Amino acid sequence: MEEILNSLNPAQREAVEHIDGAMLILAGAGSGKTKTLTARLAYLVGEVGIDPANTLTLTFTNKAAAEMRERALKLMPNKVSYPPLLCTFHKFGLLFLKFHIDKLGRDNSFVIIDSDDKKRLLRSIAKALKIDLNLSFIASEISKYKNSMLTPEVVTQKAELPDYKKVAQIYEQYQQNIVENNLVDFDDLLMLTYQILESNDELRKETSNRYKYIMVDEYQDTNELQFRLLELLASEHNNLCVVGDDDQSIYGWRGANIRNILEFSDHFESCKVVKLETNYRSTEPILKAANTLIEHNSQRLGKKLISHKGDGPEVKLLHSLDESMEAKAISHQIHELLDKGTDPDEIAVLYRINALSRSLEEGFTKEGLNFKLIGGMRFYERAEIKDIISYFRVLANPHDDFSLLRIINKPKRGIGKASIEKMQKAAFDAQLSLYEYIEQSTEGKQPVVVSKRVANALAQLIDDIHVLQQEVADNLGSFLDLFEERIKLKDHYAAMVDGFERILNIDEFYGYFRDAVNKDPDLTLDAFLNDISLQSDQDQIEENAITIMSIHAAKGLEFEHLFVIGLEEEFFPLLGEGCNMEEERRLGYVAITRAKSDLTLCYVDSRFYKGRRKMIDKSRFLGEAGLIQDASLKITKTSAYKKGDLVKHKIFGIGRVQAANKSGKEYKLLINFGGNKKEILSSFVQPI
DNA sequence: ACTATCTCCATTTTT
DNA sequence: TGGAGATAGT
Repeated sequence: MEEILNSLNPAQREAVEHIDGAMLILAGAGSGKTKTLTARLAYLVGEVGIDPANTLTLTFTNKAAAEMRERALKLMPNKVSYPPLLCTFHKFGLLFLKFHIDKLGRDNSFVIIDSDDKKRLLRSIAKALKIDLNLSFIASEISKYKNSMLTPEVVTQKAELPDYKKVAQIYEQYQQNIVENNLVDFDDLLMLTYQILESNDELRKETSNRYKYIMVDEYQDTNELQFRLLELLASEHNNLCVVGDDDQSIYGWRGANIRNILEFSDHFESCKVVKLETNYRSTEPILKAANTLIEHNSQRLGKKLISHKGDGPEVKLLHSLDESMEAKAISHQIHELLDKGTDPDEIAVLYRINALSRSLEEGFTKEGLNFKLIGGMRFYERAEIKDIISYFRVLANPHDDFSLLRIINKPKRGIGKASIEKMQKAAFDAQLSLYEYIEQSTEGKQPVVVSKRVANALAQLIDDIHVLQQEVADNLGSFLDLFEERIKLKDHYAAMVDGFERILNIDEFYGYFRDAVNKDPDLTLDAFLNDISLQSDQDQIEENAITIMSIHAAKGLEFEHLFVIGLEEEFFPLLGEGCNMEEERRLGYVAITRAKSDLTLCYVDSRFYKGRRKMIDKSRFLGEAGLIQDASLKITKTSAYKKGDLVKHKIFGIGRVQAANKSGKEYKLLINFGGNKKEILSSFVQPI
C-alpha cells in the first residue's frame, strides 16, 4: 500500500487518503484521474479495511468500467473475497431492478430495448396517431422527460405548443406500450430505480447503508436524474466522491447538467475539493493553448493545467485551400511520420462533425494511407445482429411480441404487413400475446385469420421455435448449429449486396456466444441476453492503422501525433440554433488536450457541405487559444479583461480592473488593489 | 409482398 | 451530395 501511495503526487494522495464525507476531485485532462480513483478504491479496501461489498463505483461506459476494474483489482490485496461493485449507471439500474422492480408491480423478466427499438416503437405510435414529427426529436424529448421524472400526465398538462402536445400524446402511448410489453428503455433503468428508492424509505436506507462508499467517474456528464439518484444512494452517509472536469463537459446536448459539478460543493455540506492540475500527458505549448482557450469560458470552477513533461514543439497550424487539399497535406505528413517508424496507433485525426470524415476517407484512400474510422454503425446496432438477438429473445421469452415482430418475416416467409395486423388484432381480442395466439391458432384453438399459405409458414415458425427452445434447454453449447439449420439466417444475408460483411458480423457474434458458453457452462440464454443488452460498445477490432474519429469519440484517449481538422467558424465552433459556445469551447479544449507532443490544427478556405461549396473563416478558437493574432483576438481579449473584472496578481493579490488598453500584443490594465492603483500588463495577472 | 423511384433533410453519442 | 424513409408501381 505504501508503494501505491508513494506513486501519487501530493494532490492525488490527498484525494486518496480522504475517506469520509463528500469530495469533489477536479481532475484536469491527463492528470491521472483513473489512477487516483483506483488507488482510492484500493486504499479504502486494503488500508481502511472497508468491505468491498460496501463500495460502489459508477462510470458511464463499459469501457471505463472494465479498465477501472482491471486496474483496481491489480492494486487490491489478493485476499479480497468479493470484488467491489464497479459498473455503469445503467448496469447498476439493471441489477437493482432485477431485484426490486416487483415493487412497481412489474415482473423482473423485463427486456431492455435500445434506442433503435425505441424509435421503431415511436414510429408506429406516431403513425397511428397521424403525427408527423421528427423521430429523433420525439425520442430525445421523451428522454428529457424521463430524466426530469415527468410522467406522461404531467407533460400532457404542461405542454402548450402544439408540437409538444403531440409529443406528450406519443409519450403517453409509448409508456403504456412498453409497460404492457414489460419493456424497459435505457432511461427507465435509472428512472424506475429512482422511483423505487424514492417511494420506499426502508429500501432507500438499506441500499444506502449497503453502499457506504460511492465513487463516480466523469461526474461532469451526469444528468438531473443521476444526481438525484446519487443523492438517495448517499443519503445515509454522504460518502460520495465524484471525479470530473467541468472543462470537459461536452454532453450537455444529451442532458448532462454541468451545474451538477459546478454546484456540487454547495449541495453537500463540508465537501472537500481537490484539484489535480499536473498534466502528465502533454507538453507545455499544447497545454498553453488549451489553458488559454478555456479561459474564455465564464462557467467554470477554474483550473490551470501544468505540464509535467515540460517544453516541446509549438502547436502547428495547417492552412489549405479546401478539404481535398487538406486531406492530401495531412496524408503526406502522416506518411512522413510512418516512414520515420512512428507507430500508427500514435496518430489520429479528429473532427467536430462526422460529415468531415468523408474527405479524409477519400483523400487517405487515394494516397494509399491505411486508416480505421471510429464511429458510424456499432456492432450491436447492425440489422443482422439485432435479428439474431431478437430470435434469442423470442426463444427465451416467446411473449416478447416486440422481438417476435422483428423476426416473424425474416428470412422472408411471405408473412406480410396485412397478415400481421390481422393477427395482432385477433391476439388483442383474445387477450393473448401474439405468440400465444399464433401457437393456439395452429393448434386449432383459435380462429385462423390468415391465408392458408401464411398459416403454413407460421406453423413452420412455431415448430422451429419449439425445437430450438428444447435445444436451448438441453444443450446451449451446440444450439447454434441447429439454429442455423432451422432458420438459415446466414443464407438470407449472404444473398445481399454487402452479404460478405454481414456474414462476418454474424460469425463474430456466434463466436462471442460460443465463447460466453464455454467460459460459463451454466450460462442461460436469459443471462446472456441481459449481459449484452447494455453492451453496445464492442471492443474495436485491433488494427494497426491511424485513427480518424469525432472529438466526442476521442474523449479519454491520447495520441502522440494529433491533427484536428475543420477549425473554421460554422464547423468548429459549430454554429446554429441551440449553439452553446462554452460547450463548443470545451470541445476545443478536449480536442487539444488529446495531443501528447505534436498537435496540428487545420483549417481551409472553403468546404463542400450539404451539397454546396461555401467560403468560411478560420475558427475564433485559433485566436482564443493564442495561436494567431487577428481581429477576433482583439475582441476576445478586451472581453476577457474589462472594467470591473476581478484579477489576481502574484504579489499584489486580488484587485479590480479600472481600465484596459491595448499595448502591443497585450493589454495594459489599470488595477485597483485595495486602494493601491497599479498599471500592470495583462500577462502578469489572472482573471478570477 | 416486394422493388424501384422520389423526396426530404442534414451536430456531437452512450447506455 | 448521399442516405433514409415514404410512396407508387409490379
